[in-house]
Amino acid sequence: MIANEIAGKLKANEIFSEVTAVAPGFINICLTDTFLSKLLNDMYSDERLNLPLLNPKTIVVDFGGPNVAKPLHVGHLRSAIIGDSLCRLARFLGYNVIGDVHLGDWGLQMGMVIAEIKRTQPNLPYFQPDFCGEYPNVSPVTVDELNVLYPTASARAKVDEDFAKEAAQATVELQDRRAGYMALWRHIWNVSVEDLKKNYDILGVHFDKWYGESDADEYIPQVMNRLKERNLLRESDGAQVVDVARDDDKEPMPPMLIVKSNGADIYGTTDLGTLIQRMQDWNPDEIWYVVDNRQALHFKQVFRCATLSGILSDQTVCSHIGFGTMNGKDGKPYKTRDGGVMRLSDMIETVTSNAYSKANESDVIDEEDKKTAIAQLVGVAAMKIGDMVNHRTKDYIFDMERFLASEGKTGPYLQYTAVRINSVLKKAIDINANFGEIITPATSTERELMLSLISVSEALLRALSEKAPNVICEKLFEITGIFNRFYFENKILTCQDEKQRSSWLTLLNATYRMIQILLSLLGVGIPEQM
RNA sequence: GCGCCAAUAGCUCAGCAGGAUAGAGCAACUGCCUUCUAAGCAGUAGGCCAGGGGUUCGAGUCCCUUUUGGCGCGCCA
Repeated sequence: MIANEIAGKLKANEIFSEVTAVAPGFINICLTDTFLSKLLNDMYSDERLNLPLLNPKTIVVDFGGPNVAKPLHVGHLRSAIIGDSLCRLARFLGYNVIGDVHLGDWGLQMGMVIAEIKRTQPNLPYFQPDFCGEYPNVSPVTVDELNVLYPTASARAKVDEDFAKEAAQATVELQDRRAGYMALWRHIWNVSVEDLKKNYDILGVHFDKWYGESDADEYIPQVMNRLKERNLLRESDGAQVVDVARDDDKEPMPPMLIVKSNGADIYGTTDLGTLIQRMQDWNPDEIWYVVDNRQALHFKQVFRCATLSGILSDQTVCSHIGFGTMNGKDGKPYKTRDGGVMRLSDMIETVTSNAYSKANESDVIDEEDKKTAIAQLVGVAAMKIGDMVNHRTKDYIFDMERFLASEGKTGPYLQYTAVRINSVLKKAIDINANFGEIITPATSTERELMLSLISVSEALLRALSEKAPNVICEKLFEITGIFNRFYFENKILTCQDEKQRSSWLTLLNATYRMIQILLSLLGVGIPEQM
């Protein structure tokens, strides 16, 4: 048996205490305690805890995808936190990452809002075709007004055909850069983006670029040229389309719509324009589109069209990183009590105020402003871990109570473990305790903890290759679970054996730093106290 | 209609390229605070991996099929 032969050779290596070959061809390897503690000491002395650093690559991550003029709702949560986590992971592992929010700021929704403002405030200069003075530099609408404008307009368009036409026409004229509409659009954009930034800040979600569909507009002529050069455009029902189907397609592959029959661009067109901009400015190795699963077909079309037209080179790989729907406890898409779409800000508010109640029960936290800060950290962690503990491609059920619980696979559990470790470390520093060399594990739990820590690298590489933050979550729960047992079994600070205590303190420090790094990759912070 | 995705413990979910006795957490039951934060820990019980075929030395994992559910299929994004 080959396994026997290999096992025989491995036995000679002194880092293994035991190597046995088992049918039908497994080789069981045990690391010696000495080697294991050496690994831990090496890890401790390295700033990155010996976690891998890959050859640099440039990656554009397209995530967030909020719409200007439409309030952020719960449907935007997953793209934001999963995309943000993937950015953090890729960056940590050495990639050059450009996170782009890709605002929806150039489509029909803008026309709708413009048409609605025109309807309610027709005398504004933005609507006077022959106006040649200075447009006002104060926005005619506030965020709150904006937040109701779109729903109103959208509802109106469904029942009022004339209004729908006007909205469509306004979209075309905006895309033709009619001066008044551009000025109004800029106001809407500023007001809206300021509000978006506020919300993303609360979530701790960061974007490097605040580009949008409107920034792709200037590249549309290039898109059209490429398509024309390669003779890909075809007229169909008054619209311009590109056939992207292949003979071996099993699924239906409708032609991709490029120009609508009324002359307006559509999201596929702006996606192609955006791609030209990204290729030109950054020439990335990969582009990740962190967008809902339901747009799978759309991205297949865009990627195919981009390849056919030569917009995308062979060196750049585009992938759609799809994710499932966030559902309510009934298994249906999350709704408010009255059946409406829940605002993201309302959800964050609800979760953090619940987190506050829990912080209020704690007998450790004394000051009021501390409670608020902790509630913020814990609430966001609850939402993020509640989401990312699930594999991204699957739908999941949003259950605030479960996500906020301190037991179970939750954000608060992870944070609490970190807080406990930190508390011991702080006390150790207070009494001037020595942080010494990590010696061989004293118990099987301690050994397990060490093994768990050295296997983090593998988990990170897997999380990256699958673009799956849940792999990081799983690793965190493994480490914290083992640690909590270790913590219960051993009294660290009162340990009389000086060598043992200083070794444990170092191990605790390494464990804390590892948890801190892993949580940071998920965009989760650690409170001072809990 | 065509297609895509899913189905694992009462509930919520992991399960990597096919590999050893299918793992967590919650809920249930039994215990553990005069000692570093009990927002914690330990234990018990709970599975025909939706059904049926196939490929393989070996299948939760691959293929076919049935059922159930979710989603998509050109002028929204």
